[in-house]
Amino acid sequence: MQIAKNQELKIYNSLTGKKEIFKPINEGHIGMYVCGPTVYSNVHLGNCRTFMSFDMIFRYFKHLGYKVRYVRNITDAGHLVDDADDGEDKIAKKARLEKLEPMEVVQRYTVDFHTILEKFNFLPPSIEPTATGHIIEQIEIIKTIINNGFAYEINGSVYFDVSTFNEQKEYGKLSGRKLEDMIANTRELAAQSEKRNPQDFALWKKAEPEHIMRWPSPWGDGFPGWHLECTAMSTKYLGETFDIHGGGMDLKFPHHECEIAQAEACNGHSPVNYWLHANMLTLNGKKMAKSTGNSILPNEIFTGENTILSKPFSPSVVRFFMMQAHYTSILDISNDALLASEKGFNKLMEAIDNLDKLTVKDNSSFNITQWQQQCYDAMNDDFNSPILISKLFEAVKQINLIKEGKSTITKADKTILTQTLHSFVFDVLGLENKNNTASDNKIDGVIALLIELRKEARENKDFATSDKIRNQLAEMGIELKDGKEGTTFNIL
RNA sequence: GGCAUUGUGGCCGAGUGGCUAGGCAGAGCUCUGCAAAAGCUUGUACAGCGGUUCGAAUCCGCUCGAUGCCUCCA
Repeated sequence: MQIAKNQELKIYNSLTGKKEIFKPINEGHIGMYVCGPTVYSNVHLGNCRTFMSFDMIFRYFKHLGYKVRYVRNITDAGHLVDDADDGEDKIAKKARLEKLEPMEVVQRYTVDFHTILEKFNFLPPSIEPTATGHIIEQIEIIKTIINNGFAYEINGSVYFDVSTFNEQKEYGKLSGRKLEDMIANTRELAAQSEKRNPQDFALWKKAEPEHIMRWPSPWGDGFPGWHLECTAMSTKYLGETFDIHGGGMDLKFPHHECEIAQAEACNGHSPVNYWLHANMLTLNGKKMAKSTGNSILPNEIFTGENTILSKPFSPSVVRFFMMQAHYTSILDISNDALLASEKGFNKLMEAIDNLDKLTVKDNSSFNITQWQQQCYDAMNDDFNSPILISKLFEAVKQINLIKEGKSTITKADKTILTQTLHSFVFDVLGLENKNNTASDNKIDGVIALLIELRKEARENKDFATSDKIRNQLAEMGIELKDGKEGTTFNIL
């Protein structure tokens, strides 16, 4: 693990638009906040990709030996359906439609969220706070922002005063927007608003009598604005300034922009050193939308119960597929792409399975430490998992060559190779080797016996029997492979 | 319309101002009883049009397309 300590990591900071050398505030420690899901429906596959990217980042930091406090919230209130003044809380709306208690909706979809992430082999975050559990903190922040002159109360609601803020600070620096442009682009709408300016956003919304989710506050009964919860929870658990804030590209504006404004209005300084944004996932080249049918749920991929893909794909294959693209790139998911990834994934896993069987020699025919460093270099360059995977396939090739006796490896190098592969494949990328779990000793024994019988038949030139064994096993999804050092098998 | 991201070979996807990504698919060869697997060989790709440069797919400008957000519309 010593090598892991000395790696210099560069990450793309969307606040500055540059790759920067990463320096944590406290050496050896990292505070990271990622905006979690709003739990009003089944978790979206695109969300999974975002969270998976940060899961990989979390894993790599841990692998490097950092102590990471990773906070990912659950939004269980406050996310308005639209930004109009009569906006309804997404959770409350769903509850009304489904005739459920709001917390029933929250519970159902929180469980769904956790179930799916578990299938994808996510590491749980250090803290997973809920918005409704931090109403008091949010009210305190609102009070401070009002006292600092950056918010105003009207009719029981509190709004953030963007233009006043912009006179002293800079609103729009994350998303590259200028307030003047935004004002210029805003047409006069007939709809009356109690906001002073259309750019102002709600910190606290007055609850109408029919509104079911409500809390008392100094401004009357109401509920918090969506942007505020992240500020409250990140500040509480990570401090007024912390290292990394992540989320999907779609949250950059207005959500993250508002978080910056809130934190600066409250504490007087920028809350985050490095902003990371994961890019979107498209399906068959088009954006995913339930309304057009161009949409698929994670579970529908695993079970194969969908009209888009030709067969089911395991969570690890989907994960591998996603890791083959950089987290800042738009990724397109399709049947062909998943099929290709599945083959590549199986090839990688087979090579890892074969590691044990490699025979060692006095010298190695390739430079293992150089290769190992290249793996780190890939990840150190803004978590470039696709490059890492290309390096892993170089190792796969070497493993196959060694297996064929066309390449050699020493005992010491084999240990490094094994450790490095396991670290990157399982610990960092978070993949799971289903070959190890799908088969058990009894099956292995039976197949070994069949392989032995087939070998005898082949030696006796009884090819009818040997082919029967091979073909019938193949029909059952058990593939035999004749190598230089005997026959191996693979359960598909 | 505005802001941002983006457009790479049959498919998916990296990357760099001049030097191999990688996976999948295809072709040839080796191995094999035959296959499969594996290995070797094989691809005149960088949306279009201009410009900067000794040299650009990589930098700049414009055009077109995609995705996200804002606006509009609903």
